[in-house]
Amino acid sequence: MRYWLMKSEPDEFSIDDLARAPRRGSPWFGVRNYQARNFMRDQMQVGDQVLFYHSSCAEPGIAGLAEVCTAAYPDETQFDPKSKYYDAKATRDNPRWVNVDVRFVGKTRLLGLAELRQHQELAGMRLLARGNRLSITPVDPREWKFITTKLLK
DNA sequence: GCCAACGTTGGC
DNA sequence: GCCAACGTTGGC
Repeated sequence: MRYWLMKSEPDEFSIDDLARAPRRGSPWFGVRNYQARNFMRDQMQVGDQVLFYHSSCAEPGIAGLAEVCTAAYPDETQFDPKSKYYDAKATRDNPRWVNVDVRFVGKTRLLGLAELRQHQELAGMRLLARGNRLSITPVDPREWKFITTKLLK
């Protein structure tokens, strides 16, 4: 089992939106970066645990916990000309983008970026690396444990 | 709105 | 395959 951090703009899809979504989960659609796609396609498994991160907002930070509940499958929005995630080069026979489904586990207090940066234990987090923009990043099990048991308890 | 950092595109 | 130009991300 692996651990991940997944970014979402709360104006688009927040932890509260996930909490209101069906228990079977919601598709994490719209990823259009190959590295992030490959994480979903090649490494994510049902049961993987997720830190749900709010980005591009007034208070960026970890806002809740979620769980991967499907394997990766083609992202429907790539086929929809009306979607902002439409990709003209993707076809049903040869899809380019995938998503997994993610299910709500719980809300947490807002654990902000500045606070995350204060902890030596988290200095290696991909999220905190200079210039990082990846919307999906792996989380080390020790980092997961530190965050969930020490910072969020 | 600014801008650093990074990813993608496309001409050559 | 190089690399300049352009686009996007995302914190501030």
